[in-house]
Amino acid sequence: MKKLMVLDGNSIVNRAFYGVSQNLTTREGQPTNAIFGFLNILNKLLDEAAPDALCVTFDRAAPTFRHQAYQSYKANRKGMPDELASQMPLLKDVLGAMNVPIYELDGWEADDLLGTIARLDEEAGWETAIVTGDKDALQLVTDRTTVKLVSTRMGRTTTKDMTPEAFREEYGFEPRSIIDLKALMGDSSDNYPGVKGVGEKTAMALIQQYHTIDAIYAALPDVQAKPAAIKNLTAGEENARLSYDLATIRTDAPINFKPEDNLRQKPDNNRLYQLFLDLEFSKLIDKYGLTAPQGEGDTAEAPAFECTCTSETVETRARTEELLALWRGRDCVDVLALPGLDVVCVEWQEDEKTNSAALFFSDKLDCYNDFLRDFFSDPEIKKAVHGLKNLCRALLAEGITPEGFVFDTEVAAYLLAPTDGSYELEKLVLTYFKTQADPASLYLDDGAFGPLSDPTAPLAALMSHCAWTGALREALEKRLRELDMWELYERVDLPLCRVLAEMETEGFLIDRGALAEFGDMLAGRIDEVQKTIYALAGEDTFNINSTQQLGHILFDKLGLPPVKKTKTGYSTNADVLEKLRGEHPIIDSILEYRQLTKLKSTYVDGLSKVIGPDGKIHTSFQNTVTATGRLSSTEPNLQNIPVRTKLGAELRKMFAAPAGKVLVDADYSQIELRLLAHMAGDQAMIDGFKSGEDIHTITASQVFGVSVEEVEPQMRRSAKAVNFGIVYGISPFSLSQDIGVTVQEAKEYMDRYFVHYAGVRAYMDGVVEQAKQTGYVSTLWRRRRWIPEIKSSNFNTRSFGERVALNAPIQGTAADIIKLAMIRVRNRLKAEGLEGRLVLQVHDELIVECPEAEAEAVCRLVEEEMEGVAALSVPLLAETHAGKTWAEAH
DNA sequence: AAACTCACG
DNA sequence: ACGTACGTGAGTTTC
Repeated sequence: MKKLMVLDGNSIVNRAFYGVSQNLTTREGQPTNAIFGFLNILNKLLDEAAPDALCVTFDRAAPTFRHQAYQSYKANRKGMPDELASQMPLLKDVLGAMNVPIYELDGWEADDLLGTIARLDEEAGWETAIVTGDKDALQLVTDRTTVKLVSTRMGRTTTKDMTPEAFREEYGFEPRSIIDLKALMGDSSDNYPGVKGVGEKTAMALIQQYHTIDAIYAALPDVQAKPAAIKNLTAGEENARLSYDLATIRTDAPINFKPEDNLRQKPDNNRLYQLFLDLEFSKLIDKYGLTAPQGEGDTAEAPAFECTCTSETVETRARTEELLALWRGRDCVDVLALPGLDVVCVEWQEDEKTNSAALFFSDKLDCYNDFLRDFFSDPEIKKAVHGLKNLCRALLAEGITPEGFVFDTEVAAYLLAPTDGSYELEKLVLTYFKTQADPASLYLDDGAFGPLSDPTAPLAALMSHCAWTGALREALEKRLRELDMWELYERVDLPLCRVLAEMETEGFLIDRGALAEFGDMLAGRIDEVQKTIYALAGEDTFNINSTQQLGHILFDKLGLPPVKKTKTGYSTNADVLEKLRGEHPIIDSILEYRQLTKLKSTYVDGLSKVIGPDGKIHTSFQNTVTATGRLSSTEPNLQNIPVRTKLGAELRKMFAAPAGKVLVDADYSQIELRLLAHMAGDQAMIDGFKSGEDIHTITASQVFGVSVEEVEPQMRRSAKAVNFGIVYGISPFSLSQDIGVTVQEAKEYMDRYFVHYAGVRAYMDGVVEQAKQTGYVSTLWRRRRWIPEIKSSNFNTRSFGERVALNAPIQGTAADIIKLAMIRVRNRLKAEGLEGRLVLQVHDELIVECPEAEAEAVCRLVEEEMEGVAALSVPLLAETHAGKTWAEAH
């Protein structure tokens, strides 16, 4: 039997809209999350159910024919938010391009069309699968019609197949009686009342027994129910009858429908390709196997940067010398080098119009290595690349000093859109030129340029990407200048690439033996604690690492009171366990177990795995990842090495200087609060910092109205929490959770805080307002973060936007400052001929490894450069220490 | 792949 | 009434 799947378009798109919380928009700001979510749900369903035919229905009802009788119907139902409404025509376009039939009819709701389609389907001898999130549709379930009930729980969509059997199992009556059920209990989202005072429980019990409202009212007043319910039923008969009509889905919509008209078809490649380009769904283009439109007619959208390269493969020394000389005279050449530097492609402008490209193969050219050095370390040859930091690292590995790099398209794109997450060349070409570039895999795949391969295709792809680098360079530079971000780019993020590559190459020495010893000690203790836990639990068959199994033991078996729930069960995190301390001795053991296993697996085992042959750890600093402008550190992450607990801090003793050298550690004191004082221009806070007294103590004395000497440790702790909270855009509730007071008290602290730091309150209001007006916030160096969330109609999303607006300028300015400091420190170490080298940055901390004899000079140098980055209304303070290990120097 | 937990600033 | 702090990365379990 043939099978048709029909989607309740409005229901699904609503689920998609609220389910895809991720803030998806195009570069122009058109929201696309509902379309994206809809297509994901659709794809999943098609994979699972494999129907022969497919169609979608939409509402066009206001007010509905079916519901005319009921005046206030939907009167108080809110209209679609604009962000969703604007996606509807686009979604219909996409479905059109996918050749999926759409059914909609003036005055009819989507579910009436579903009902009609299901009926016509059955009459034609087909099976139907209705996809909706609306339980009303369950009345349509028959032997031939199933309802796939879509629900989005916590951002994940799941579908449940409702056959007559499944329905009876769950409800205990026939599908048709769902109408009677709804007639009694009503439906708040569809705004029909049901019987007042009768809710889901009473209604379920009644329908399970009597099946229909007719039967119930026929039996009145002798139905089996509480006296109150009987009274309600009697009083509510009119509403029940009315609601029955409203809940009944019609199956007689006048539509022209034949199941075979909906057989699945291939999408219209060109139309869908263009739509996905506009929506910036590059992944879906691949997934649907769409290709760029061929032939005339579709070239109007093609970019102004068509690759008109003439290419040559250079194989003689004479020619390389000629080219190097030629390039020295250019404003900029665009370069694409393979990761191993086996092939380098260069593109430049010649005779105004002609673009040319040259390629070098290591095995064809004896002087290739000379070329690499001459080309990449010549400051006179101005080069643009995509991914400068990694190229610098490759060059440094070959002993080549990178010089003359004037542009990195990756970093530029990051500065323009720091929340985008990834900046592959193909993706940038798509967003900036709405064009699908060749896949990079053509030249990056192993063997693409191997001895046996035909390099034609990889060469062409390589050259086109090189050309795209140039096109992007022009577009990105223009945009950076428009946004007044050029200086930030040229002076901070671009030059930092080489500094980061140098730091990664240098690495951080670690004591492998001591680390292993520490690991053995941990293993022993873990073993003991594990035994204790199993003994206290009375069983040893569960996995302590599994939150599910642990939750079962704690809350089901031992009967401890659950504190918090997660979407999958009981929460067992440290906060929860902390609250349960004292309830049962097992809690302490679990907390200890957690601490020990964390140290062992993440740090001892994790770090051991990545120690290089030189005994050093070479992290990767990511400079295009964070939304605020900070760096991050991966493989391994050296920015989260423990320090807060005594045992964890042991690890910092393993990070050491080699013989004859020391580590100089320098960190900014209270940089974010100092920036808040400066940016808010709050005189009270500025004076506080200028006084040199501890800022949290000062804040406590002001908030609690006592002298500085009278501040108790608890008062200082609270003041500190408020200070930090302010930077994050705190709420009284979260503050109360953090410092363990009532919400009311937390609110009082904040109120008093804002009385004394009135400038901070004004600044916070202003920055949120500015974000609402302009859609972005910026740092002192004009680093920008776009905040589309701030205009959201969703309370949580909008609140998040407001907190981000408060935090990003401060966290981001701190990031600007330490990046500048890194460049200054690096350059001055070089200029003064010192051997000291930067090895690590941890957001407000820099670590330099240097000979013992340089220790004092380096301390002074680092302190001067860090403090001298900017003259603000509060001093920037950096504290430095030298030591043999990180623990000692910090 | 997602959820949970936990390490850092 | 909502639901509850900003920014990260990694290991483990579970589906």
